[in-house]
Amino acid sequence: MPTELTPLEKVRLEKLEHLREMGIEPYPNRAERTHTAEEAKAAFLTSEQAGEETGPRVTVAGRLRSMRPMGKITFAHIEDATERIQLFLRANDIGKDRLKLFNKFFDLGDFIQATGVLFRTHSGEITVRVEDFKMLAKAITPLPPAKDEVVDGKVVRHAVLADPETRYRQRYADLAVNPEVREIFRTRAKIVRALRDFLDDHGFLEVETPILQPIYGGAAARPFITYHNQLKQKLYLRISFELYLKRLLVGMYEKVYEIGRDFRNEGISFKHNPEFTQLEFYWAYADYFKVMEFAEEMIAFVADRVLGKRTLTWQGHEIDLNPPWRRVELRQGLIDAVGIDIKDCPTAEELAAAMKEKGIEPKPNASRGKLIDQLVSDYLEPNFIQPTFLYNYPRDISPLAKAMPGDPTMVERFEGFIGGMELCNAFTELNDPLDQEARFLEMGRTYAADDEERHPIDEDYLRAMRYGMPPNGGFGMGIDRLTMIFTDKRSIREVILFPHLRERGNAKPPAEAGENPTVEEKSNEG
RNA sequence: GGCCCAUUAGCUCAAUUGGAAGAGCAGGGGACUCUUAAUCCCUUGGUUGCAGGUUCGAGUCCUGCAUGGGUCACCA
Repeated sequence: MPTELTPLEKVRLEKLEHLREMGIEPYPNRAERTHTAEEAKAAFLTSEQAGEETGPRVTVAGRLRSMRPMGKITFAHIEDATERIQLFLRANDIGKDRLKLFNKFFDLGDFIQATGVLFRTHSGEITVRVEDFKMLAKAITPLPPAKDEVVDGKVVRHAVLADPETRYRQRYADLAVNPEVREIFRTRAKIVRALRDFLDDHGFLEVETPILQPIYGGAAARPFITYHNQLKQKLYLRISFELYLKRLLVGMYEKVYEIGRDFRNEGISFKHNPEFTQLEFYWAYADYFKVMEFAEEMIAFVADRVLGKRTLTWQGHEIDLNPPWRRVELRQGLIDAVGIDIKDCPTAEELAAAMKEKGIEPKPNASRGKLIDQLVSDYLEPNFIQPTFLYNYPRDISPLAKAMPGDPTMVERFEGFIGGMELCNAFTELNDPLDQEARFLEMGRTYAADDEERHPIDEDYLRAMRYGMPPNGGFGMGIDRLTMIFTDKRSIREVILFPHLRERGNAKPPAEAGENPTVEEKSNEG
């Protein structure tokens, strides 16, 4: 059970035992903090401005981040969630033995508290003249040393935990030494808060729908599969909230949204994590153009709240989030970008031929919709650096969207892009139960040859729709990707606290959890 | 899953064409009463990701594996 300790850890463990022998508890139950570092400094400034002779007496607590012992005095910094504050320990004040105890048995990374009167050092730094100090929690494993130097008012980090694998696997250590990483997740929380406020203010009701679903749907992805023992029933982790949220429109709610986790058993990349956070909303009596305007207003609102402005820099690009965003009609976009009018190519064969004529290799065995998707991915999306809505999509890759009047091959759907990355997806929702059933059957035929991708038909969803579903517009957006845009990160792992990595030292998966499991193989009986 | 790159001390990184594995920080010992990358002296620490191979000799070249990063595929 005990793990192998490094020599550095053994040294600290010995120090911990020494403390115990001296009657000092290295993990006491209580701390007596009166001020955060930030509050302490503010209190000092207040008393200084009032002309008081001595500064306020405070007890601060935090992690020991630097120590500079100089014989009979020691300077140190502790850091809490607000900021760092300097401690000044002097043999004259606390006695030689206490100072020696501090120098010898307290280490970088330990949580401690210190009590004393605030003053300014000769160099002007607000500092605690320590009268008493206490160990709050001894650190056994040393944090990677992160020394900061202040050069011309700028903080220069000299050694830093930079290895991405260690940073993701031990996010706690990453957060502990890299304050800018802590900031990312504060920003993320602000984004989510702003989205909620915006939707709440517009009369939307926040709801929670099942994560464990008997039938998965609403997107095209392979699911994670699990099993309920008592019900003796397979369950799927949702790949989308869509079909449940739209059931609620049948139930007479007009505006609903959910922010939560989706799970997709697909490849992992710089913009894909197996579980990711999604916002979806559904809005009765709205269509996709109304949703489009609402969406760009929503993002602008988030920018106002989170950044205080509507422009930002992402990977060197100046992004302007001010509405209205650029709008590109898909058919016209492809005419302009590749010189193919998809209207002239009503079948997959004709479109593939047109692509070959332009020197583009069409994906083998792809449907017309997939070929259009290929063209969009390769020739349109990468250029959508500024916020752009691409609208009017092919029907056969959009089985839940309503067809365009006058063109049964196309649907009223748009996607939003920033930085060349798909951010959101929306449509005028299909509410015709007979059409919906036909689409489901069509999808079933399309994938009949490939069991893996075939989705089970959600009969209950069709029943709900037969009760009558108001016309509505729906919208889905990846919160992780939005956070990437707002924090100027290129990898989704930078905005997820604990991203999924392959398990260490367990390279061989259990036999029953092999690649591409079928439902039958994957269920965990018992 | 394919291809490319990486893996050296706790952390960040060196190591000429194949020729004795190093530095800074952290750690240990010592000095030092206003330091802040404190400074100064001394010092511990390595099966170079793992397993093979080529060679008189491998951190360096070859093969396989592992993990990560990138990219492609996949992701209506």
